[in-house]
Amino acid sequence: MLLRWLDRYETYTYEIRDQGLRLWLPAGVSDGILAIEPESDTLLTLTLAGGTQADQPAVAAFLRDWWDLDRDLGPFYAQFQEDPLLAASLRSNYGARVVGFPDLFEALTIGILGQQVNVQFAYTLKGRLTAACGHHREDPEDGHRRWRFPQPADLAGVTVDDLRDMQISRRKAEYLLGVAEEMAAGKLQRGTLLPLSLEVQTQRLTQLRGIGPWTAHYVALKCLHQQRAFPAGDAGLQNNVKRLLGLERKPSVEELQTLARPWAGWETYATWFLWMA
DNA sequence: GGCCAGGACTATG
DNA sequence: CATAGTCATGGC
Repeated sequence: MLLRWLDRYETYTYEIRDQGLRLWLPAGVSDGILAIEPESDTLLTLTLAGGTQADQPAVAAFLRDWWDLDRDLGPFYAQFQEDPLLAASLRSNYGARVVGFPDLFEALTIGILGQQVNVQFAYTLKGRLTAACGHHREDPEDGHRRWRFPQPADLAGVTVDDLRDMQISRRKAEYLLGVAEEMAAGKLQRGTLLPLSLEVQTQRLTQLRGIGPWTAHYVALKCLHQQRAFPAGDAGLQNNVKRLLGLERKPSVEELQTLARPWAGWETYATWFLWMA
């Protein structure tokens, strides 16, 4: 079931219902509401309500971007079907792809909010931010609100104290407003970062206050389609490797990087399948 | 109730 | 540079 791989914590920018999915498409893609429903194991039905026929190519491109559909994973499966750390997850999660954040501001936001807190709480905070600063329209199908994540400019009048009221820490509030300001001023854009190497992307992103190596690699993985992103400081990654290898303690960043050597070129998908393991 | 979460910054040797 | 302290709060 293809839709199984959507992030189970997301609650605002799309809704999973009856094994299907409904969302208000991003600005610039379409103004319509897209319904995605499983027809069979390999076939999805897409229904666009409130948009126009001319939106179809943009919608298709958006889905390819969101779910990394242009990636040929054949070599990855072939190479790592016997890998001691990956093999089991490759089998049980066969067909999974990186579910990304095509929106750079959204990716940076969840990256910052996700630092050093449990993921569920991070998504709770993201939901509060969306409800406070984002935009919505009513879904005529069921009357539910469909939300778009806020644009950087939507945070222009927002203060640290406003974000503190949402239980976002003061420091993270400062990081977020800093990133929003940088992006609203046009100094940071996805299109500019996309063609750059992972090293240069990481170097640019970590110049921003609040973006360290973990967040930079997270964004490279979830938003910039890099294939060698590897957030070695990631607690979830460390815990899953610890469990899979039966270690006494979590592997260090250096140990994890040593373990990752066989995955050279496929670090992003190795990370993805380890997260799902 | 204590420990840990899909970390990063800052101050201090 | 390497290390320790700080931030904040939910989930188990």
